[in-house]
Amino acid sequence: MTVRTRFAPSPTGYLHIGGVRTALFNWLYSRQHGGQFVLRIDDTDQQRNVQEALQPILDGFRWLGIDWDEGPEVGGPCGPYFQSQRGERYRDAAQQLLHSGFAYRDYARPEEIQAERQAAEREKRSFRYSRRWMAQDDRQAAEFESEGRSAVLRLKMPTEGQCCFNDLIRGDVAFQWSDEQDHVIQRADGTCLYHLASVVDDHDFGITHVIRAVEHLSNTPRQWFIANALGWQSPQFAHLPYVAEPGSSQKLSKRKLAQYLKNVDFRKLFEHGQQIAERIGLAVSADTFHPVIVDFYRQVGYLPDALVNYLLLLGWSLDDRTEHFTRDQMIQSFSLERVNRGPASFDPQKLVAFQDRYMRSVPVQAKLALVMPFLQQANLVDDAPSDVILQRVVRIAEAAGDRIKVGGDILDYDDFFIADDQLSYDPNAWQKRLVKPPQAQELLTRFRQRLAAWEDFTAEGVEHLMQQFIQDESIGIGQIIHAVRVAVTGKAVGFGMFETLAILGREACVQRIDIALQRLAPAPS
RNA sequence: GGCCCCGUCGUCUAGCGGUCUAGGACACCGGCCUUUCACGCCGGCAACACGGGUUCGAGUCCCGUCGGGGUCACCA
Repeated sequence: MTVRTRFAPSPTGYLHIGGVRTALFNWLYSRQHGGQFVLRIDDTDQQRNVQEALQPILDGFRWLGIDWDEGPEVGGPCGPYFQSQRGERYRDAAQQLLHSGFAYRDYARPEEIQAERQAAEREKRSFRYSRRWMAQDDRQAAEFESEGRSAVLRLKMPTEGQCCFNDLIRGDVAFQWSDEQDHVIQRADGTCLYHLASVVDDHDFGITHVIRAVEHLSNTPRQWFIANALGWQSPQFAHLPYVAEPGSSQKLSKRKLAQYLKNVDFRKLFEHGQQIAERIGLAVSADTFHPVIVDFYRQVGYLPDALVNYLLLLGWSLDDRTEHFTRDQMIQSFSLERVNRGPASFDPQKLVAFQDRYMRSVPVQAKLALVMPFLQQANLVDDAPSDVILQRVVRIAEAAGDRIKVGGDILDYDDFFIADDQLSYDPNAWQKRLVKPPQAQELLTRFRQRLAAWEDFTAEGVEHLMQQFIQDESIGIGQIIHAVRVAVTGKAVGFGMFETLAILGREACVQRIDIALQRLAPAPS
């Protein structure tokens, strides 16, 4: 039997990081067994612009390299893959359940159910619907209808015994049937509810393994019951632990951003991204642009492989030391048996560590591709950049090395793309390196003279020049180099100074130093 | 509250009765390197929730307690 797994997102407009983890495990499992991974859209709730709300989700999966064999945009033999288009199928199943006696027409009004529920609560006993408005037959149904009532379809759940199934992650699990409710499967208007739809789809799509978050564990008995009542065998279940908040064991939620921001690591991650978004003029919404949503990482220039590798290890491990996995290795090594049962909390620092490590092995050309869009969106380079510019970006990327943690970090080097007289200066650095040291101005002036006459403008050449300079002046290199950095880049920090000067070129360096000197001591008027 | 799940360093985890004075990774703290930043290198801190059993022997098995969480819709 071919393994078929699925992920069933609701079109909400964004892709949650926990959802991706679930999807990833499904994907890995199907790939490992040479099976298929199906994307099904749970839109029984009926929103107007499903397509619009779905796009970011599909884009997210594509970006992550999680491809689906059947589903939206790719089709497949079991379509349609949108629940909103499968209503007829669900109604048929509901009818079948009604006719076979596994479901009944219930004419209770919502208030009446509510009253029963409250009574149960008052008496401190667990609630179970009395079936008082259950229609025994058509005659009784007509009677209820004459009272102006309308019917929903409820599952006629067993009242004794237990539902046992084997969870691939949790082992044998058992629930008492007596604890279950007669769940509604179809509304009065004929539309069907999630549990029915889900079971029907899993069957129709030939899903063999339902790998999903643990919050569905307690839903499993009713789904198991539906499948059984319909004469089907339930798929195998595997309930994943949820992804928890940073430093807590509560479920990670997209709605608690304000609270997560109190966590320093989370905030750092967030603010770093926000800064990049700001620099490229990205209009971000606080609802969808933050570290719980996958799109955040894409827009800031993370490597999808790093994210995926991090997520893989959130609740799963191979052994006591392997942490780095290529896609093929993941597919090879993954197993549900080694998924943990406890929740794993989202750790921004560890994610960043993975990103760092992956970034280090990205070849220059790939790094160039990662980084260019940011320079373009920030209007620092043309959309059709010249070879000279491309060369310059490559040199910067190489010189910056692992200082570029994410694609957007290239913007830390915006000074290489700004006109000499447009440079802005870090006020603290300006003060500390140019204003405060008594000799800074003189030294910079003299160094500028040497620089202007210097031929060999390679990094090595410039270094040689400076070495000679500090020797002649009998100073430490620290006394000049920081002043030069601030004058030439406006910043307190950056990569190697000689490389910086070399990339900028003599003309720009001299010009920038002149501008700085002028700004430092304007000519008396 | 009922039902269910979970409980090893701050975090992710290894551990499937003896090799555990509990291993790795990230973070953290020292030190080295150093023109800043970043990296790198060396070293360090740090955990079996608790209490009973079972056993020659328990992080590992059983029970209980405590703690954390999930779920209880005509949402998905």
